[in-house]
Amino acid sequence: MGGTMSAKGSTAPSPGSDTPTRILDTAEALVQQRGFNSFSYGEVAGELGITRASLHYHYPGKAILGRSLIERYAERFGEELARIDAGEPGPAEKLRAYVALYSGVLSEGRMCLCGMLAAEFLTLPEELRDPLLRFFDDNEAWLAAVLEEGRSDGAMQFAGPAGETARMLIGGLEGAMLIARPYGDTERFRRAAAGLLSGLAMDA
Amino acid sequence: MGGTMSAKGSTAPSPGSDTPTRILDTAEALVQQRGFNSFSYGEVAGELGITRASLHYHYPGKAILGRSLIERYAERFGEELARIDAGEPGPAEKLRAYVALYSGVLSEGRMCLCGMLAAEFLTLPEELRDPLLRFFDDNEAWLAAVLEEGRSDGAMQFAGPAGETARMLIGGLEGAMLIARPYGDTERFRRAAAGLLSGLAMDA
DNA sequence: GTCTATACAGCGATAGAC
DNA sequence: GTCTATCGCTGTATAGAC
Repeated sequence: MGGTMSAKGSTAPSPGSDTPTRILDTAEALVQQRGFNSFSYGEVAGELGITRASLHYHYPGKAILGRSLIERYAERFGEELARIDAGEPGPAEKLRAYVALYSGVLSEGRMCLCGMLAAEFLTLPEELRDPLLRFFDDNEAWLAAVLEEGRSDGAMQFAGPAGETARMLIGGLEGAMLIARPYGDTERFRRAAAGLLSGLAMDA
Repeated sequence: MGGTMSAKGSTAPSPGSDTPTRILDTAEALVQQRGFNSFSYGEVAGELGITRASLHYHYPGKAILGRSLIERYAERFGEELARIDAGEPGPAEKLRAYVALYSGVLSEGRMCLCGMLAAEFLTLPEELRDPLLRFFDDNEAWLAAVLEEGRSDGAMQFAGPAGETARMLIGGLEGAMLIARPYGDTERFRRAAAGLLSGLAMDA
């Protein structure tokens, strides 16, 4: 078989990209759908039309691949948050845009990568644990700033430190994804998210 | 080796029980800690001091074992809810007792069995899916009744159908567990749960 | 009801040719 | 950078003795 043939997987990893990127794209989708312990080098390789050995050339071990997945995911998420900061006028709009980020992931039939990994935490290679917690810490910090801004300008109401409410929201959104996905019902997620925001005295 | 020796596992399955029950106890703990796809017949057998073949005698396949786990878990959960209904004076107390159910699970280092399985939904044997969704449906129905009662007697405030808020709470609690567990911090869960309840205008 | 032994598939990983 | 071939291990599951 020649090297020009490329299998088109159901997850559609950006076709013009280089191999390491296509590997990350495919593996990312598989982890979000099936979990870190339930996807294999064989699946990724098969979807990409290469061999497992070739995959090992780019990512020598599953733990390394996993770490790369988290790091890229966190980086992209951070970029989205920066984009929201730059594009949305006020804290209420930022919060709604944040929720829309989750919505978009779920509508592809995926769980949040880090939410999925959180469920598998006890079985995860050690190197994945710190970067995983950092993802949640970064989200919390960003959300806390938005909430603080919303409270001081009167758009939101909540008691106690903003970080506490930020944690509650992150958990609430991750959990809403977790449960909406088995039902195959994105709308279910959106209503739960709206309920979460209404607890802050936001209209939706 | 004689048949009288029994390995004492770290999960401590009630020692006086019969073998099928001890199997369920051990497997349940493992699924809640590691996930359905990340525990094995070998681990359960090892912890119980029996062989995998013997395990297969009681539960011929992993799917059957999984189904038995969900059914027993749902049944026990239902009993707990009935106990709350019988023992707690009002809806606010019932809600707090419901949260304490989750707290108790998490404090053992476990995820909710069904929350864990929800994360693995796409890889689950087909026979587990319906019973899993039923668990959430039953929780929702119970919670909705409590919420409705709380709203009509003025102890709680929320807009729209009680079932919607019930779903939001279930997701919120599952997600709070999901994230508090990697941090090894039960208190983190409790604060998030309190934040969830405060959105209903409950003091904690 | 528990055991030993085994079948068979899949996994992650490595060596070495091209 | 990709391949073929293979190693060593673990997984679920089954057959048959006791």
